[in-house]
Amino acid sequence: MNRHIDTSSRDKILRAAIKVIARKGRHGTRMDEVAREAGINKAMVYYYFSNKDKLFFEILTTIFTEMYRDSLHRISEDISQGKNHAEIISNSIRYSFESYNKNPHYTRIMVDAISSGMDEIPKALEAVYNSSQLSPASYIIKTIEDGIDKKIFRDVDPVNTMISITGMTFIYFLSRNIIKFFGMKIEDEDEFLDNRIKSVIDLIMNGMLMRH
Amino acid sequence: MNRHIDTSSRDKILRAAIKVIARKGRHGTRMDEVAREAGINKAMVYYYFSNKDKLFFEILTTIFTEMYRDSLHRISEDISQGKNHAEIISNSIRYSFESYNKNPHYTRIMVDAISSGMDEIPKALEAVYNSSQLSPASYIIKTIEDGIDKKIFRDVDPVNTMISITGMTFIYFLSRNIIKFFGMKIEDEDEFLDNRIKSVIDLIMNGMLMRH
DNA sequence: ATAAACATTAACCAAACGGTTAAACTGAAA
DNA sequence: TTTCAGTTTAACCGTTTGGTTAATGTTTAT
Repeated sequence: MNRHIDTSSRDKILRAAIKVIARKGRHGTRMDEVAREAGINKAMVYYYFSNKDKLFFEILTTIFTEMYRDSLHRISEDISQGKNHAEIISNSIRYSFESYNKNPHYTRIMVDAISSGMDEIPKALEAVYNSSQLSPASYIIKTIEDGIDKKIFRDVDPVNTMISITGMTFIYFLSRNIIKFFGMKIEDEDEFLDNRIKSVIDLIMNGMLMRH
Repeated sequence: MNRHIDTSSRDKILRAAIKVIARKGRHGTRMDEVAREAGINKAMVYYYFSNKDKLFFEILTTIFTEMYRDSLHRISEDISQGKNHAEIISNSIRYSFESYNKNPHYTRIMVDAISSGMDEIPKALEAVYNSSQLSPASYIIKTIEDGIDKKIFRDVDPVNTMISITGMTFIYFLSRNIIKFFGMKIEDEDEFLDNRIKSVIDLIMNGMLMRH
């Protein structure tokens, strides 16, 4: 089930904490439970991460690194292969969904971070992306801007469009469990996800592409 | 600042709890602090709401009632006035944004509810909408379905489109504070919100309307 | 072989926490 | 004037919690 080979104690704690926080939330998480889940002494948690906040921050950077590394790689590959603007946007939406879908429970941790104020996330992102490289988001924004210049896309607001894409992705994993109650009968989760991805791409593409 | 006239103690507690939970989150909220914020004895909190979970649930229904009452009213008025499909959808997006904007901190409470599992929200909604009346969401879904039938809208997935609209709205209020860090310089919050609303309506409309 | 650095543990602690209790206050009906 | 239900309070309690400590085991460089 868990693909990670937990060699070091530090890593064990990190994995355990991610598990618990995803289930109980940041403030609902007890350090004792993290230790129990990791199968080690609680003092170890404080040995490697000096307190709950620092542990949470470390988790944030871990998550961001994991989440964006592959999708960033795939997006920049698409770009270097000279794929067209529509393809780049469509694909990057798909990559984002696939990335979240690999670890759907990361969403909750990110929400906890968002709710905690505006310091942590920028700091965590700073730690993940060294100044030289761009985030997947800025790649997409650049592609949209370029598409508008080349009259491929309508004159949409690039940043707001990016925010919209993020929202459409986020809401799915955030409300996964309760979506079933709103007129949804989900027999096959994979099929439902696939429909969701198609629907988002369809909406974004039709919303952005220049009419002629 | 607070428009509510806190007559009864029960209401004082409710308002105080909403304030604290919006700031500290569900599990980060301490009953002592709720009492302190309300300016009354802690035992009163347990007198009116027997425990933290029940207090939270009561808050949820309060929020849902407040949030949706006016936008529901405005949507159904638009419908009864015979406004066209595009207008109904555009307006309901605007109403939703305005409704959230009145109480932006409600978002966090809703996210806490979403994260807490799949029981509370449906139960709270059940308490708000008696079986006879429809939710704003289902009004919109119905309008989309009807618009597709009448060949006004493209053959989009109505429920997924509704989820997308929700996501685009939600993400704005959820990440309000940190959005500033993503290439955004916000001088005027009201202007930024107005742009956001326009951008979402523009995207949805262009994404849905039939091309000819 | 040894010392220093690192890793791990059980036991401990003060503070915080959710929740209770028993007694007292209030206002209105009988 | 009594009564009774609803309201409010200070004080209290057992448990949980974040965090510490001091002692011990383990590795590593000299």
